[in-house]
Amino acid sequence: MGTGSVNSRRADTRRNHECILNAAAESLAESGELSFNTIAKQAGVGVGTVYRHFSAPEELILAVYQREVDALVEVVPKLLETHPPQQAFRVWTTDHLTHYMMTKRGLVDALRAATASRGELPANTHQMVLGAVAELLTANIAAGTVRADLDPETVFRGLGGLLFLDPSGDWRNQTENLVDLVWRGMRPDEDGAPR
Amino acid sequence: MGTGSVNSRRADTRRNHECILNAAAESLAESGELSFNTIAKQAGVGVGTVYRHFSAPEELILAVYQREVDALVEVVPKLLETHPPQQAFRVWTTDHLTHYMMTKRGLVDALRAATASRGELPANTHQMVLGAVAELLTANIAAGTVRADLDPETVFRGLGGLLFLDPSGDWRNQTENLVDLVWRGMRPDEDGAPR
Amino acid sequence: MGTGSVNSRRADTRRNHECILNAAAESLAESGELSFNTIAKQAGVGVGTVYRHFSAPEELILAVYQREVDALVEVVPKLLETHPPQQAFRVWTTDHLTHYMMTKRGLVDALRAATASRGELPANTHQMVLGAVAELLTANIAAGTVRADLDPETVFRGLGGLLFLDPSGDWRNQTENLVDLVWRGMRPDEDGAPR
Amino acid sequence: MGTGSVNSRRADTRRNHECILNAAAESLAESGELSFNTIAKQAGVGVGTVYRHFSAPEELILAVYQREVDALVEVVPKLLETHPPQQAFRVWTTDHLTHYMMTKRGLVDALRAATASRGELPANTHQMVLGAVAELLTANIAAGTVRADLDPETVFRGLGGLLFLDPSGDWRNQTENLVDLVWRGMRPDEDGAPR
DNA sequence: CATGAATGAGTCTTCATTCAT
DNA sequence: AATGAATGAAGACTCATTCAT
Repeated sequence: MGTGSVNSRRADTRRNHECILNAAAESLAESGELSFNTIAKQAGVGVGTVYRHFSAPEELILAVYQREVDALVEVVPKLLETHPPQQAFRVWTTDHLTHYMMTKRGLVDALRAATASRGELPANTHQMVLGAVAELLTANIAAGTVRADLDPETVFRGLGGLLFLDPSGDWRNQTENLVDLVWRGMRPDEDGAPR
Repeated sequence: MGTGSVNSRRADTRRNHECILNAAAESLAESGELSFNTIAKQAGVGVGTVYRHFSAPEELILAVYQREVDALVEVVPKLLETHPPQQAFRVWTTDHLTHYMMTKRGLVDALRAATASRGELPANTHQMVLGAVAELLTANIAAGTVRADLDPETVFRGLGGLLFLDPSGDWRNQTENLVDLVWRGMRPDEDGAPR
Repeated sequence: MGTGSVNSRRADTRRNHECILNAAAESLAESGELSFNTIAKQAGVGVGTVYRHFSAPEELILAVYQREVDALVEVVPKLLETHPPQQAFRVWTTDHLTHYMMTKRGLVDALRAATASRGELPANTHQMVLGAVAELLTANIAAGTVRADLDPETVFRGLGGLLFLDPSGDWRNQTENLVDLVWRGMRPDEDGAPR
Repeated sequence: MGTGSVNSRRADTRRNHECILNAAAESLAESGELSFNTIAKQAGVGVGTVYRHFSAPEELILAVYQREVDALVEVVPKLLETHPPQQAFRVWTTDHLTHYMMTKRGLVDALRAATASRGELPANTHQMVLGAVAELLTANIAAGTVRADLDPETVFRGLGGLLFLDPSGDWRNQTENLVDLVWRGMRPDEDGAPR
């Protein structure tokens, strides 16, 4: 009994956490704006509750961000298991990364705004994404499909243009084109001299 | 005589215009924030003056943006006159575009925030940048240094990662790396089939 | 217990509501001006609180107005119970309406200013006042003390001059005089022909 | 020549005066608002010029008011020359006063707002209107059409309801009704005792 | 733990008023 | 005299944050 109520309380708390996170994610994706009061209302909780869960705006933004990044990163091993390296890279970029980039544009802005003051809070999450790219790179290097001297940062930057895509536009083709361009740049030199 | 006084007044007004624009540019570059009151203080004028010159925030942002874009775009013909196409592309990207992208990150955000409501105000400026890329592309295509089927949008997106560079970091090398990657992707196929 | 605390909170909130309403009423009566900031200061609450209670100026003005109108209107039945119709009319006009008109001059202006944009919000309240006049009229018509063809609007307009009275002047006599004049105009024709 | 230019300058000045007055009258009638900057723009002159002609808002409002009142008042003698007293009263109220009251509602507000601070500036103009009423009253008293003990103030207040009429509504009939009511109240007692 | 009313700093915006030309 | 750019005080409004219950 006592246990039951404690459990249910915990469950409630967890549910609140989720609700807030979802509300924040939605608001961030749509308007790029994040008002604690609004979030609270959307999540159906009091402002105070939001503060209990996330002591500062950055924390909330970061949490939302983290969730997205987690989803983005943890798909990589699965892709590498089920696809040849080159395919894995292609699928990841065109099916996952582009979605992540397009959707999280507002998030990135918010993140920067929030962290502008206190340096590199999200370094951690950025590292995770770079790690995902590195995994894909390693597999491809091993397979000889790309040059061995590529570093993940540069490749990621090469795909940075995905951020500009318009979710309501012809982003599929545009993603293909960009990935094509970058992939060409990644391939081993056919003969020898690079430039 | 009378003319002189009129001129000096006009000169003052123009100076104010400049001051406000500079203050706004700085604020936008640094914090991505743009507060009319703050701008006014930084520019050393009253709020009302800012409003006289720019009736709405968007107008101010757009003006700042325009100035940057103009500078970025008008350098292209000069580069093409004084450099071979390939060099021109390299210099433009590593010396001008990267600076523009790094500095104007906040600006882009502000711009989007400001224009989110009323559609595609800055389409115009975006077109100008694409035009610059197109010029460089055309010259290179003519010189046979890049593939003929490249479109400016894709190439520009390939360089989109410049937006992420940190002005206080090792952005020089990182720019080099990214431009290298993209340029490789742009070169004509040595043998034949791309993929 | 728990209930008590909730109640006291609610009581506080209600008190705030009252304070704001009173401050607004006073300000409106005195200067005809209504500044949310000023109201807040006078009521001893933060601006935000005023906004929590009244999301827009019109709402506040309307609330103040409504309170006055309610008080003005609900006294009519009581008067008709305790006085003969003619007396009831006299007492209502000289003791209640005149006070209402004098005090609420600024209010009427504010109201008009506030509602100029969105049509006839206060039509409702105006109807209530007309209803009160109509009640008095009906009773008097039944008693044969006034003509049967009088309409409330016209009678109310006849008393409109009360709006001009100066609360710090000889308004008692002036009210008497005006009510006299209007009442004479309301009486049945002694012989026959009106004009 | 010198004279000519002086004259033309004077003419210009007078024209400016008129323009400003007209612009102010229009603005006041329409919105009840009076912004010196706006007036200046509408009148096609600089703000400074408005200030040269009217050192303070009250002065401008008062000037507009004065013009209206003059027109209203000076018509009375003419009416009395061409109509029997009773007719003169009727025509004046239904053709002139009602128009004046309807149109100048915003003006009255503005006037009060402007003079709230410094007491009874417009006493003068108010006296003029009362004077007009008095003239009409005197003529009617002499003709025996109204009671001899009427005072202009009370009668004017009786017509105060004209202020409430809606220029875009059925104000003609409503004016008739109100004037009827008041006129009945003004007539001599048919038999004797008033109340 | 949750709630949400209250707070008030800060931003946007308008406008009366001044003053150099 | 006329002009209109500049000023800044003042009011409207938002939102992060606190805190009593």
